[in-house]
Amino acid sequence: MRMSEAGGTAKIGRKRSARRNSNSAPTIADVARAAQCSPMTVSRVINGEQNVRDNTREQVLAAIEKLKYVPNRAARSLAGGAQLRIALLFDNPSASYLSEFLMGALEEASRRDIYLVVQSTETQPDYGELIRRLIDGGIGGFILPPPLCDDQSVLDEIEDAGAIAVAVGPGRASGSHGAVLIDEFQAAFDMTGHIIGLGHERIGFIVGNPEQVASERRLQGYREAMENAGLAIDEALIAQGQFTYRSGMVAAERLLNAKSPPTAIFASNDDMAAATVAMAHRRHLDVPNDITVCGFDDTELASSIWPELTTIRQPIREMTAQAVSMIAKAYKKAGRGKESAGEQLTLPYKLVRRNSDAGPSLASSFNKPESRE
Amino acid sequence: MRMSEAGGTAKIGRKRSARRNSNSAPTIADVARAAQCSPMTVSRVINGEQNVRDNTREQVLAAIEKLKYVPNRAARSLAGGAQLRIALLFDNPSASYLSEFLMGALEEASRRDIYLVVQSTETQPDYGELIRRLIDGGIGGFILPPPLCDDQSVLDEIEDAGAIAVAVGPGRASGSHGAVLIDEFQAAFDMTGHIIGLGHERIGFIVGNPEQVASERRLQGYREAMENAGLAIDEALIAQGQFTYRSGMVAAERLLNAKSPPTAIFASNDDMAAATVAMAHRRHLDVPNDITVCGFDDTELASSIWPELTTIRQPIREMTAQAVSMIAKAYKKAGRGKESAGEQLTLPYKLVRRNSDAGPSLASSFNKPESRE
DNA sequence: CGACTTTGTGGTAGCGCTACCATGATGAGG
DNA sequence: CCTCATCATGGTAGCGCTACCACAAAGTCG
Repeated sequence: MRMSEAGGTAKIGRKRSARRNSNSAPTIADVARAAQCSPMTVSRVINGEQNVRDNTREQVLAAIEKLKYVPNRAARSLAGGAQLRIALLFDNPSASYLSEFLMGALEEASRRDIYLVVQSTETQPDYGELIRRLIDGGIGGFILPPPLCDDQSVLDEIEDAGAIAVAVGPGRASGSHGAVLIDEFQAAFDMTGHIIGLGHERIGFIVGNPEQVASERRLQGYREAMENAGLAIDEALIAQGQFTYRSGMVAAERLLNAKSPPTAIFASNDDMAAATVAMAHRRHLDVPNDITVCGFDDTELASSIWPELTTIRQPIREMTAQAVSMIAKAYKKAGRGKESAGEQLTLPYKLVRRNSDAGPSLASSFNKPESRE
Repeated sequence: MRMSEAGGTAKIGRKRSARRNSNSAPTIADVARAAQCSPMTVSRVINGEQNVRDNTREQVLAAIEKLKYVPNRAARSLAGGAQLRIALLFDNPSASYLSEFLMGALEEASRRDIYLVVQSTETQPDYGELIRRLIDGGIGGFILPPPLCDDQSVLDEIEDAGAIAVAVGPGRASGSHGAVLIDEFQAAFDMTGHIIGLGHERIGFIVGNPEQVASERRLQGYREAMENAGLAIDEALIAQGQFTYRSGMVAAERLLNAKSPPTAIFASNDDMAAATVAMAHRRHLDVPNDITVCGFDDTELASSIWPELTTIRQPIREMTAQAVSMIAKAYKKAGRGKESAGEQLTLPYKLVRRNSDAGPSLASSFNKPESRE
């Protein structure tokens, strides 16, 4: 069917063993035949169900291996029931964050054969209206990245309309909706601790967009780590940002202009950290030898610039993928009449050390770090 | 009513009752009923077949509109025939480029219900082996981003093995395989012309990775535009880069150190342009007032930094999506015995003007006091 | 030790759609 | 007029898989 009927190329070893099923990809029936059981049993093995004798299971697995069987997603989701459609609503996140985000969602949606609608709220500022229209259009679930994930009214709107909402990366879990997050507080705490461990004492902090709860949590982590280490917090070393590169430049400038400037700056995300590095360079400060700069999120930007940023790796892709899974599961349950519980999932973060941090230079531990390269 | 026979299975009963969530997407049968025709006719309309009376067609379309019917992809591809699997092979492209790339592919693959395998060659430097293994595993087509798209041996390997290869963004079209590209030469020509139009005469250029044919094409575009404008090309203003941020810094530094430095720098991609901006800032050069910096590709990095880069928008996502489509089409044709021709598709690029360019400052170009917008 | 549950397995019926063939209606040509 | 292509449409049979039920076999218990 898919190859010319003349000499078969080496595409897939065509097997005539089957009846008319001749040469296409092996099906569950082929596996069943090879394993001498029914297709149902094969299906059970594939789906990891319990009620299969170990002996049988092994035979099936061997057959799968031998035939290089791969389940047909299309058939799976067709048989599995109604097709789920999920909307990914985003408002105005940083570009690099968004792309990571989309990748995770797209990948998982593709894997599960879920139709993913990506919607910006920019064109439609009336969230309620937008959400209703989407639900009418058959959307069964919503994924909300920051900052939307912190907007309780949006969450409520969705649940009231009978759809499923999952917040990804909100400041903290709350309410009945699902959420996938990391421990923002602890992560910021750890990073600050790491910087302190390097020997820094005057550590600046750039706060993120105040609309997002995560910003506050990160700030708290910083504060607590400082206090924990017995370090005074100089409020002049805390600058407000917006999570954008531009705001990072402004904030970094302010910090660098302080009477007694910091020897390290911890920015609440990578965009602002990158801006801080740029601003430091502008002043002929070497990163990391004159000043340490750390970020948060580990978006691709962190490793596109130089020096590459030490940052907190937030598993954005995995988080989004999990969000898709959660919606899929909740949706199935809802079909059986069970009320979804609003699961919360906290994923691990990781401090990724790269080249933008170092111990404080002797020169700069004095107050006036006049630098040269 | 649908499924009105007595003793409908419990499944359907459940499904109908589970309708609390505005579930139960309309099917082709629902549309057929509304349009008073058979499902087959609806199918024909959806697939744009010819043999349908206009009258009927309109009725069907109206019904689709009314019911907000959306075809079920899973069912479609199940009924349609064998499932296609495509591998996206990448070697070592810039991170921002890759993510754009993936988005396009993932999106289109998801739309067409194609299974997409993303494979890095890093772990498996023997391409031939890798390709053969993938094909044995049922992969029917390959998408190749730079720099793999310029590697003729990889292309040949794939075609010899009987699979379909599509190069995305190669320097130039060649051979029998499919390709999706933009006119690299013309784009670089245009950008250089744009910079010249701003009044610049000493224009630096940062060349991309010499392994990629596109690098050379861009350089040619620059050269020709310069000559075309009667501007001398100072070889000291052409620096070699590698498409990485780091290499961009080194190249920019060299350019800025020239005895007679440029008033504008055109970097062969956004990563290197961003590095150039950073390097300029380091020297207290204002962008764009002291120096103009332009990039190429319009990856997200171009608009995450400040000032946002004037660059060439290469429709990477669309290009990749087209690549997926091309493979899907070729695959179908191959099934019918026709040999695929190796289509070439050239997509339009666009010069995106943002904030990193301006006319030369008076100080640095004493020759020509030109317009300043 | 028979009436129960609990397992492991097989059978069957579709999921929503399209390929393919069959049909009835039209018109063209003998 | 009747035969034969040529439409426009309908009917039917799956695509590969899973949900659900049936049913033996193997416990479990009073």
